[in-house]
Amino acid sequence: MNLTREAVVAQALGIVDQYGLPDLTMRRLATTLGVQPSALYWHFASKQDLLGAMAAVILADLPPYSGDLTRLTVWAARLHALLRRHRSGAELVWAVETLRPWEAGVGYAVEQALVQTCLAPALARTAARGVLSLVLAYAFDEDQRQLARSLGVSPPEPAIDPARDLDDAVAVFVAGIERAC
Amino acid sequence: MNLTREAVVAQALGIVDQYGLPDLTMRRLATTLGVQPSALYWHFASKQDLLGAMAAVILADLPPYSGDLTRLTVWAARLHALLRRHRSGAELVWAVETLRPWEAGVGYAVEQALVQTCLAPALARTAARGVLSLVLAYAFDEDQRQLARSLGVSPPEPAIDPARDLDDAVAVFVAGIERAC
DNA sequence: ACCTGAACACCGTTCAAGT
DNA sequence: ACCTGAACACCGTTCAAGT
Repeated sequence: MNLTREAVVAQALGIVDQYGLPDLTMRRLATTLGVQPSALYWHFASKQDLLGAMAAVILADLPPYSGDLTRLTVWAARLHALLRRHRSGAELVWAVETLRPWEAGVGYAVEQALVQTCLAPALARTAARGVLSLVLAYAFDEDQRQLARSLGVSPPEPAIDPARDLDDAVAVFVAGIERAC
Repeated sequence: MNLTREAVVAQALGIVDQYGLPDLTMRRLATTLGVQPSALYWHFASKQDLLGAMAAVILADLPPYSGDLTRLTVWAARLHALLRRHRSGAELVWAVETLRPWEAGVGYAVEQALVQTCLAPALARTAARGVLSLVLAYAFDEDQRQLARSLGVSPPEPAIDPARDLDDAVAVFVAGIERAC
């Protein structure tokens, strides 16, 4: 007893990793914690609040962006790896980013750093938004495929390495930025 | 009476456009059609089946891809416009694309056309997947923001043109492909 | 402060039965 | 063939009441 926010979030991430985000319900979460569903609402204002806390945990290990354009591809790979550490990581983080103003999100620091180097402000924003979108999209796509697979409705998969696919796409995108640099 | 699949899909898209995808429930849909919820299950095997049919309608006006690399940006803009014609268009289409093998999806035709021109097969796939991801990500992001706005939990928005943002990102990406061409 | 118990207003889906 | 009626097994959330 004496639930803490951290313990609840950890348990919620465990359920998501095992069964997927659609199976994360307040009632099920409460049951696995040995508590009534309403008990969760003392610690979290709503399910959205809980999902937000989960997203924050996922992003906790993201190092602050620093460096020039060449560091962009490793930053993208790092974020992608963080999102993929938990199932539906992209969906959780994406939802929270939408609720935040751009200046408080993960992409803004990238934009700022790129302005510091060689990029015009408009291009820096396009670069930051574009790379962030690619990372989120690839991670989200993989999450959806994994969910479909676990439900047995998956299409025949080409045996590929998703992280490599993203790297290729980001490399192309960064090359496009260099051309305009 | 005498419901048809087309009429149900049209009504469902109407509800989504007015109230958003989270408010599209089988029960609510049935009520607006003057019918019992169970009646829908004679025409659709499941809610997923209905959502798939909605996605097909959204994609119905997408012209087949043709031409070289320079046509890629207009194709992306066209797809983006189609997705944005209905609320949650990106989410609906994305889900259906995940269930389909890549060869049956919208991106495969793009890949094939690009191979026909100047691109190496691996680069053509990266290009097609990358541009499709950018379009889906930008449209999905806008949908989520619109939903947050309608729920009154939106962050302060920078007054920008989303379609222009996507065009910029796609232009950068295409420039990156040209460099490797 | 922290949780229980019970309720409210919902969901998707199934299936026998009607017409 | 097409739909109703009724049920099953769930949801998120609220709130008085307990400790």
